[in-house]
Amino acid sequence: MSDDASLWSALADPHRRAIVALLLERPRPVGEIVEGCGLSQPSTSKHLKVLREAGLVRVRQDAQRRVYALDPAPIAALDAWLAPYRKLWNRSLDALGRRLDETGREASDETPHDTEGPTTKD
Amino acid sequence: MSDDASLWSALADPHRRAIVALLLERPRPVGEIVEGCGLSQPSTSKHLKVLREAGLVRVRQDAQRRVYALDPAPIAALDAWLAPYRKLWNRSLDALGRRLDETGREASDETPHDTEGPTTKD
DNA sequence: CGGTTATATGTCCGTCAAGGAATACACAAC
DNA sequence: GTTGTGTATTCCTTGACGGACATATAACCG
Repeated sequence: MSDDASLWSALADPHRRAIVALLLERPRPVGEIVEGCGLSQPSTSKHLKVLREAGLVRVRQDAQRRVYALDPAPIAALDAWLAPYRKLWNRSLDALGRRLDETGREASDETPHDTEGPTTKD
Repeated sequence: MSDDASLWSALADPHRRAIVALLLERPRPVGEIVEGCGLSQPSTSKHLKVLREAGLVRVRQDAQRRVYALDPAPIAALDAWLAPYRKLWNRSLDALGRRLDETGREASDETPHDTEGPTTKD
């Protein structure tokens, strides 16, 4: 049973992606997240629960506070999922010129290919 | 650029990710996709519509057939979204060793570390 | 023209997820 | 103990989504 499904559905929600973005800056207690995402505290807690069950965040209890932090592993799994597709847009950049005539496609102008070295890419 | 939402919600569905995986191998007509994902033809068409409106796939009409192909751009956008998080797990790999002792943190349940292969699992 | 294949759409229904409000729980301070 | 703060959970309603069936559209073939 892969948590793949819960991972995707967790990130499908814009509020949860906002929370994840907040946690990218630094770990935060729930109160901060509530202010940051503009939701009610119960809603935020529920979203945090979803993120928790998807493995995206991890909690550290600090007195009555619960400090949430990102867990990098699931996002790394996302990246792994993405990997097979990466060659697709690299290839399409190459093939773009010669296909412009046969499909009549407007393509997507420029594909945002990151040339930032992916560091420990195998 | 709020098709970000449709992009995520499109990929949140496992069947649609399966369709996308099918289309990664090669462009396919609907009939092939129907067989490949094991859904009914109407359901498949509806999923294809969602993928189409999310910009993930593109159609080429070949006689009565409609050949669907992946559009790399949205997945590249996903990759761009992922980029800021990439440094996170690179950093955590480095910091993992020295944090193994101070981990007094315990979430509600156990955190599922996926050390799965970086292949197209889905 | 009619008939057949290939795909899309419309409708009904069951299910599930999200948001809000109230409440319960956990810890701390007194 | 009681009170106060921070967070989680429950109940409920509503809206969106997915699936199956039937049907509509479009293109080929004879």
